[in-house]
Amino acid sequence: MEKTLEKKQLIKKSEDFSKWYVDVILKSGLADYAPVKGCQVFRPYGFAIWENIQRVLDEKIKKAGVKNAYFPLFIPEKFLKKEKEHVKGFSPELAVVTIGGGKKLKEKLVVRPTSETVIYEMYKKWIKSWRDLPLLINQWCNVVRWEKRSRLFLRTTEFLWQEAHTVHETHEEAIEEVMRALKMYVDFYRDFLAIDGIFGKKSESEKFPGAEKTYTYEMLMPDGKALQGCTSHDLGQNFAKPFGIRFVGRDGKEKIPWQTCWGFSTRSIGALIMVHGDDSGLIIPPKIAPIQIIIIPIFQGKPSDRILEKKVKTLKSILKDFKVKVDFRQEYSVGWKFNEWELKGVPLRIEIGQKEVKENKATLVRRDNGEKYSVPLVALVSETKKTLDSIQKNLLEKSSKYLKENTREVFDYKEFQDIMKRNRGFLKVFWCEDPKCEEKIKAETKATNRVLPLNALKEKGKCIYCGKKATHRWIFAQAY
RNA sequence: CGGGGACUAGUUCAGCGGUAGAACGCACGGUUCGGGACCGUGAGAUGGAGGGUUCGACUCCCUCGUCCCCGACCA
Repeated sequence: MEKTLEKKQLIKKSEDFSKWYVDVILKSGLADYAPVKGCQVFRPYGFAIWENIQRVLDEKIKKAGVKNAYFPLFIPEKFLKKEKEHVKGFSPELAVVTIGGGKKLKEKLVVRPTSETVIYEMYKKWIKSWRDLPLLINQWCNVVRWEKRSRLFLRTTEFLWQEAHTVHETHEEAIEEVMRALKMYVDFYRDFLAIDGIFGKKSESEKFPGAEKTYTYEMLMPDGKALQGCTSHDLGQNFAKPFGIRFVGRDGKEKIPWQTCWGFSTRSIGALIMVHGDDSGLIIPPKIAPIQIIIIPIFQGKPSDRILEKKVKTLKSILKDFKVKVDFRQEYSVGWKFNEWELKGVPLRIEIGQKEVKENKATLVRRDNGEKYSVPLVALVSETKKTLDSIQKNLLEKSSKYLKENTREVFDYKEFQDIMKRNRGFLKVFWCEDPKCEEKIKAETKATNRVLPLNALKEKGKCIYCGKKATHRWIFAQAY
């Protein structure tokens, strides 16, 4: 077994949140700092979470008819320059290869910050007719963005993600795809990662460089800052035009197709850690946990208790449909093990010792609320399932409650400023959609425009900043 | 990239211009085991890297690197 812990206690989440965040990641064995600035190592336990995320999302993606492929890591620099906004948005954070095989390269190669350009260069070759559409391709890969300030999982120089790039005959169809992808992500966050948030459209200044419209899921972290959980972009014809992607339509005329792209990254793991964790460590929702149940045998003064060992094996086989691990280690005390598995966020612990053996029971302990109760072995499977479901549900409910309590409708700029100084959170306000107001709000309060909720109604209001006419209420918050 | 802080054993830290010490961890042996047990023995550090000052640098100075916090930038 991988050893990750020291005896030293974890700093309290409530005491120093950012320190707690780093601490819990390092101590629980999710990740470690790499020798290269801004880069992190995904340790087996952390990578296992990503693999679980991948498995679930990949299935959803495939179900939608999107196929996996793989495009190269290197992109000729000139490709990036084809779409003006795109190159402008990404050039400050590019890693560029200038030497290859010991020789200076004639054409510099960019390490992909995202793959639009290299993929669309290929799409140009592959798309000829309306019969080639829709073209639906996804790739799981790494990307590199030379960020000035990195944080484990949330913003690293290299990160892992999935990026899908689709091409459609009509704008309507493309928009439909954008919404489908967004909904897929939202469902995933709620159903699997148990994190509630607000989904909708990004403002002009916050949208993806090169996109027509950007949709996203914004989540609220315990320190009152917002984290963007995914992206789904309506690219319009912005890339198709400069990349020369054309097709002959059903009417025999040459046409420009409509494109979308959508992505989901390892940053989601950062959200998972922050939202659910507590003073004792991580809490991983059962549906995504690498280990759902940790069985801890309690050898009471008997280092080799055959009866107990047999019982544990029986238990494990009864629970074969769950991800179960047994901690048989003799060199650690029971209390030590409890603490370690709590730190690692295993949602359910099962204790079994002489007491349980005698009564033909097992003791279940929930990680989310510490509740402890004994269950007869005959009811173990159903009780376990029920408990895991309840934990999953409880985590989402907690997240929803926090989101609700910290999303405030504000009509007065003074109040806006006060809230940003005090407890932050999401601020729902009328905004006139003038980027200048957005900028000033940011300069004065650190809050930026996060999202226009998709279900936002058209209303009559006054811009929180300038007082001019506003029609919609947007969500503002300080971003991660 | 600007301001501040840190870097000494695996980890957290102490100490000192005369080349290092604790606790925890680790290894071995024994006693333990229902919320981070204990005893004994032992291994483990070219002091983040490079340069300078000095008879002598972990200690003083400079440069660089990495991490943390606060900004600017940015998904």
